[in-house]
Amino acid sequence: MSRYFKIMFSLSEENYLKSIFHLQTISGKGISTSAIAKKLDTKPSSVTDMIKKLADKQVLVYKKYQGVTLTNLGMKVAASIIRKHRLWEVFLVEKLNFSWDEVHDVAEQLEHIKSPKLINELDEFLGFPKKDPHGDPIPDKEGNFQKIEKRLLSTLEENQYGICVGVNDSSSEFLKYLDKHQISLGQQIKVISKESFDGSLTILINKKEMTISHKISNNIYIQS
Amino acid sequence: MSRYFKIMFSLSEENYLKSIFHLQTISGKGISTSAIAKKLDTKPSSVTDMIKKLADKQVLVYKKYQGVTLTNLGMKVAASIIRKHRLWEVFLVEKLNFSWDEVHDVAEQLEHIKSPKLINELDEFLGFPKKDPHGDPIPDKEGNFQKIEKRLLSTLEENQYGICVGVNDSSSEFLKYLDKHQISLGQQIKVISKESFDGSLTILINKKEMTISHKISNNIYIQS
DNA sequence: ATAAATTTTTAGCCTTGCCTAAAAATTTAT
DNA sequence: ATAAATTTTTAGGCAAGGCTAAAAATTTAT
Repeated sequence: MSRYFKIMFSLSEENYLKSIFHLQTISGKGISTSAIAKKLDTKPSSVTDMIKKLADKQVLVYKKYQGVTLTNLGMKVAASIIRKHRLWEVFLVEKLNFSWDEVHDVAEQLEHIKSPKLINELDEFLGFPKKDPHGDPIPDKEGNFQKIEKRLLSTLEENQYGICVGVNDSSSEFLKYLDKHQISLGQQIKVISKESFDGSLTILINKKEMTISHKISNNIYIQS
Repeated sequence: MSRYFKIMFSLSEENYLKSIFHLQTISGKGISTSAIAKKLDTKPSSVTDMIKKLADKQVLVYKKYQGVTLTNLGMKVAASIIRKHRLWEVFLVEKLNFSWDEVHDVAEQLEHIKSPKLINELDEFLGFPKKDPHGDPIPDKEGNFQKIEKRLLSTLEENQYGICVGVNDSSSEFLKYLDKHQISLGQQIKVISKESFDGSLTILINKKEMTISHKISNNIYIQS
């Protein structure tokens, strides 16, 4: 008789994993204590505590003062929570007449319900959807995400535009540069003109025009 | 601008209210600390603590050493949790291919999701069902239960039978009598014969025959 | 009616997950 | 290179919701 012990995570632990996962998909490297605290609207000291617990549970790697990185296990757990969240969003919108802006809070609750059968049956009931109502991909049972078609800003041509969805280089200098120029995730960027000589771009962002070098545009991911 | 503050209850508080409600519908009067502890699989001392908190929140009346009784507010809150539990059970069975014995644990989780829109839309989506998969009535939005057709055992005729679902007199003597004779909720009772002179019944219960007085049979509720 | 048994409450402690304040480490600026 | 500023960690506490052991009240039995 074989027994399979699934590690259980508390509601709070699940929320940490989900947030860290999201932060990690955006900025490549180790996620800082304060970034997590900000995302979860809590204090850095609380984050330090929880991080230690999660490191003990093997879902992330933690080295003092150096931020955290999810392990493969941690990514799987996070993906399964995101899968549940997004499937419930589809259910709410398609079956229960919710509009896209009403689903989030309820899905935040539903994503923590523990029952593999429930979520797999729901998936089938909904016809195995691949995207949630906001267009975000729904991971499969194994935690694999459909590729998100993100491109480098540098590949855009004049008059094309996209939404800033991530960065390639996440060094503090680069991020500081972005901060200083008020470039942040989720913003729309339109290419006004492209200088073929050095690849620099003049873009419209935040209703203001600015010119950025190829080195910069080659480190920002956008999505159409 | 009028604001409506809905009192919030923790998961634990909700479980207490639900259990007390169930105990109360079975045995008329004040519910003992130990009965609640047994139902919730916890310790009487923990129950005492929680009871005080719930009394502060006006959902039950508590007098030391005398058990508790839900207030109208408490009954409403409990009914709304039971409504959610039973609607989710219907959903699981009718839409997600769950069988009646698989639904309970999942519904126990789903019943705590907080969103009035969610539950009312679900109700509509399911076609406003009146009973859950086990035949138990689903309370309406206002917390009103459909009448359960329970009758006194004394109203049964020879060869009729029913399931014991409650007691009228819940004095300790009477309950002790029931215990001594191994009569408990959920058992099937068949009337073998009825003595018209004094109304006493000979019944088959637990595969054994026994004779009970009219006073006894007039205090036991059965359901067909 | 009193003693014995049971039930309920109190008191004190534990874990989870959060907090504040202070200390330590790291990063930035001069 | 050092000082200043920032970030992270530690230390100590708090509330919720449990637990155990002991005290108090109630019920049952003699």
